[in-house]
Amino acid sequence: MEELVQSGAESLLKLEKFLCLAIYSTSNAVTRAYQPRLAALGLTYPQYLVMVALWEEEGQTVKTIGDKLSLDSGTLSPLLKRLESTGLITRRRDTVDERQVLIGLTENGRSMRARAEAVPIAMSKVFDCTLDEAISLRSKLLEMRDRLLASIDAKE
Amino acid sequence: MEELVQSGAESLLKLEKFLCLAIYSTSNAVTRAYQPRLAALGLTYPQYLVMVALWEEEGQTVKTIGDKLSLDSGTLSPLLKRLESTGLITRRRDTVDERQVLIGLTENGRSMRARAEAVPIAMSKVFDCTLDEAISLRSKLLEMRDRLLASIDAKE
DNA sequence: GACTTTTAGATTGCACACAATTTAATTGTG
DNA sequence: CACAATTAAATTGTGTGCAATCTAAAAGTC
Repeated sequence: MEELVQSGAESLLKLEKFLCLAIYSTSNAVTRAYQPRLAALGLTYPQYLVMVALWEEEGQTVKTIGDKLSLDSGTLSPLLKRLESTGLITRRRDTVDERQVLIGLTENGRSMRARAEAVPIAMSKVFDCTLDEAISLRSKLLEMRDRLLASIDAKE
Repeated sequence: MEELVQSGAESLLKLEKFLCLAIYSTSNAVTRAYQPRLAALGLTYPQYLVMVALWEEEGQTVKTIGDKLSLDSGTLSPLLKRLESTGLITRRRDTVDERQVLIGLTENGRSMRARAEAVPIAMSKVFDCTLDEAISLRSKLLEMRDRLLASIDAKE
């Protein structure tokens, strides 16, 4: 790492530009690629991620969902209100800890899961990589993400 | 790839969730990690990417910049207007092809480059990976991005 | 047990992203 | 050369992301 810093600003500029731009533009492309299939369900991409989290486990708090998706309440609060207003989820205060809001699924939200199964099946053909490749790429990205998040937290 | 489809919807749901969520949350983390350093320059992360593109070559069209960053005019037009209003760039119609708008740098925009050199130097410490790792990860992501973009274009 | 600190969530303000549409200029075709 | 098709930007509308702030509840401290 230190050697990289020594190798000069010019090559560093390239390095970081390449990698951060690759992450940025790939992420945008993922969202766009999902969009037509999710629009058929009436979901946006982040809304879909929230629904997947809830299909795995109902009754999670906003905080728990936010930790899983790395999103804060500034993003999740309005998103969850939209999902509530479209009748897919429920929001209720935890009676034990009244700071928390528990997110549940409505019958509509629960039954959407079956239709949503088609999305990852179709998308896997677009991603077009083996399970090993996907797992390897995923772990490299998550390692990097956690380093980035740690550096943000360290600044406070 | 075909084997993955055969392996059942359950494992596919995991696969795609893991990979697309990793890309999504890492991309958001990258933006957040850059933010404090870019705020010192008065730039957002996408604005910084545009400036980097212009420091490499002045006088590009909106389309050219959009191709490099995978962004369309819906995103770039207002972003470029903000950079113009803060006095970093210039926008003028191409006299040869009047559909095009050529983006140039002001003296302020040009001189910002020196101060911006510190950003990738600082960020490389946060990314904390070797040049080889970065190049490998980058190429895997760009391959995937291009497959995703191709699948979107194929639908039209 | 009063008081400080921390935590969960909501709100506000700003800047993206992008689908869809519009306008204007250029290119392609007969 | 007329005229349809394509292309480059801008615009509109919706939904994020996130910093900063606010409110309220719970946890820690003495």
